[in-house]
Amino acid sequence: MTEEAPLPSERRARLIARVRETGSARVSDLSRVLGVTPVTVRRDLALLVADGTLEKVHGGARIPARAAGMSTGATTGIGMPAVTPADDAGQLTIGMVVPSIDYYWPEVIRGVRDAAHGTARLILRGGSYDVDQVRRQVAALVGDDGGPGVDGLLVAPPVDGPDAAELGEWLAGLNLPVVLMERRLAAGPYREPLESVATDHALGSGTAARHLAERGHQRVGLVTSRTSPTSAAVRRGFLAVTDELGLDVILDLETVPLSDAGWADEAAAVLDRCAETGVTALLVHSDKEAISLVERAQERGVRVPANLAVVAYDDEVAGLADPPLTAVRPPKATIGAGAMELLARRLEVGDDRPMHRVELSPRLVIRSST
Amino acid sequence: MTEEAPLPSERRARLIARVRETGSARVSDLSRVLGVTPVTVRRDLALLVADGTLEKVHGGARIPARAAGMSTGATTGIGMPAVTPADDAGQLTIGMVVPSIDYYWPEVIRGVRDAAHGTARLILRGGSYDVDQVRRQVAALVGDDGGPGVDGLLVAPPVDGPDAAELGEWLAGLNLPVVLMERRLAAGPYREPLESVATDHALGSGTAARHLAERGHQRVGLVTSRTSPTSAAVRRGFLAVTDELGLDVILDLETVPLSDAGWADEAAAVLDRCAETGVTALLVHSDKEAISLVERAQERGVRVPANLAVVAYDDEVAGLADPPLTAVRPPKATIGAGAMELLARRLEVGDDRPMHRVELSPRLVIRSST
DNA sequence: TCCGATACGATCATTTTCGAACATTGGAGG
DNA sequence: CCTCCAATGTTCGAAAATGATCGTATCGGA
Repeated sequence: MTEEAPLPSERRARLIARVRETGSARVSDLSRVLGVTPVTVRRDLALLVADGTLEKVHGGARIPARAAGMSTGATTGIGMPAVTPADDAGQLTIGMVVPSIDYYWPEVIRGVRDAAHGTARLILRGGSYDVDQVRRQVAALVGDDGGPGVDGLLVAPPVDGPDAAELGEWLAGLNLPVVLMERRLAAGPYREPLESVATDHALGSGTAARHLAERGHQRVGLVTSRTSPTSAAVRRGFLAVTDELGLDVILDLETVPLSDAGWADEAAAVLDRCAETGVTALLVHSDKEAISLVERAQERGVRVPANLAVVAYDDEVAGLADPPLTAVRPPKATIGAGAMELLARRLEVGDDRPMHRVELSPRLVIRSST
Repeated sequence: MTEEAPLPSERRARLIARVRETGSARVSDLSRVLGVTPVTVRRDLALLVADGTLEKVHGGARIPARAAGMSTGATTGIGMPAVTPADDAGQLTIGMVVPSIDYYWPEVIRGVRDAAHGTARLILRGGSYDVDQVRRQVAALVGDDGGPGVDGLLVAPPVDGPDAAELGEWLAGLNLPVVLMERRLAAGPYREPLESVATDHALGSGTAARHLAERGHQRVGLVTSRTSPTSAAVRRGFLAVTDELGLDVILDLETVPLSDAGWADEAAAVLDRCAETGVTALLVHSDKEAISLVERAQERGVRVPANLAVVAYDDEVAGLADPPLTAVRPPKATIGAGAMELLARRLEVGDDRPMHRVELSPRLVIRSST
């Protein structure tokens, strides 16, 4: 009936879409496409420039340099040369706290760096699984006492035990965007979850179990680390699948880590039990322990994989063993990148965005130990 | 009976529907379509703005940015504009299949549109909960037989029952990026999950339970829909929290939907049981059923919320009831936007990216029914 | 360096929309 | 029958959005 006169706000939205499509657009084109005079286009641009959505150049407009990298997942960086990535003014500072800086987490950190892409400054603290220590590290970052005063946090805090729960409440109450990495937490009277990006470890260990079943193993064993927060999920997934497939889990042991003095004895005990009970395949949490176990087995004359198949959970160094170990590889870099993206989005949008929890699938890397 | 004077609440419902259709609408059009003067439209808008359902802009109204979950706050209400951008070349085509196009899903679709913001062409199929029908719709989209041949799929397939499992296997085997919306599926011999973006409905119903406990209710009831795929999660979350908090779940009923002829009887039965057993609060899945239940309660002289508190699960129309209903609102638009982003990323990066499953937190919108 | 073409910003006119005050209508209840 | 009240319509001055005009600034090519 009547010709549709679009709402001003809708027209501006289309204008933005149009500019985003190619990174920039000319006023004359916009005027034609949107069906209004150039004057109006310019006025719209003036508004959008004022709130920082766009940037004006002679003849048209473009996406501001700062938002270019992060605003959307589907960055269509066509045609536009990368403009001034270094824009110190108004740059965000992100604090990051991880439990270890020499195992597992370096790759996560790299993922965060890649995703930050120079648009945010990262401050890293780490190396402790202790609740109070972590709290002090975070406190130093948020800067109640004149610290750097970060704009957001990426944290992998301890989550087990009452102290950890209290730490979680404190983190949630910081009034600062927080994204957890490889952890999940709910806080507050309504048990609202914090944002998180985590590997589905249960899926990974389950996949390992399916792999072993496929290779014909019936009597299998599980060796997990007493100190690792992910062991519980690894164990759960493994047992769920062995149960589903009817495999016999003869062995289900928690050990001290390789670095502990008691490891030698516990490893020997594991191998003794395997020999006694006829276990033909093991899933070993943490590939460092898996490598050590394989070495010790070989010293005893047990051939891997002929007499004992081994799947390592984690894939830091599993590929360097002899033979190279089949391993479940958590997507560490993607964890970091995903967490950084969630945080960037949160900082951009504010509280009016529902909490996101992202779960990633690990991958089974099949090598020669199975 | 005559079209002369529809009820105000019905007019407002139509108004919302009209706005949701394209994301925005102008006062003058609404005035013409609804057959009332612009003043009345503005007054309706004022009401809907007050309870957060809509947002006013000069010349009309639109869905609030909050609900849209957009990065810039400027929602791109690109509703298939008459002036289509000319550059069809190289543009991606996305197929989308949803079970309903008049309830729940319009907002999800809008979220997808916003996230695509013109960079992808969307083809929509929908309106069926039937497994074979859905398969035919998807088959038509992927175009084995000369269909449009989409580059990726956004689907909300049925997931219950053996037929549905087979459909899942088929979807996973399509060799085409697929992202599920509001569904989860694992397929293949290794039970690998497909990518998905879904609301944590169990969290939402749990939050509702906590809210009722906080208001002092002890004897509570649950009414879910027999036909909805989300009812199971709603029920699980509700029961988990009532159990944790020691609430007595006196009533736990599944009903037919409002559209079914049997609804009147079942609603009456629910109210009878409430009266008999002294239930003081209900969680009702789907706000349409909740509204109907509240109306029938009031006809019996039961005051809401004085004698019976009601929380609706879903927030399509809950705000329009009298009294406006407290409701759990799933982040529908963000579901769509997140799914579109995952798909875009997948198309961009390819298979070297771990599967992502995203879970979003719903929000409890507290109104006057509790 | 100069020149034509194009883009820009400011001002003013016109149309559309907004919001508030006031009038009208149609029930519900005393 | 009357009053009260809520919903809707009417009127009108103010504000916003858009377009037209004109002098100035900027760009690209000779």
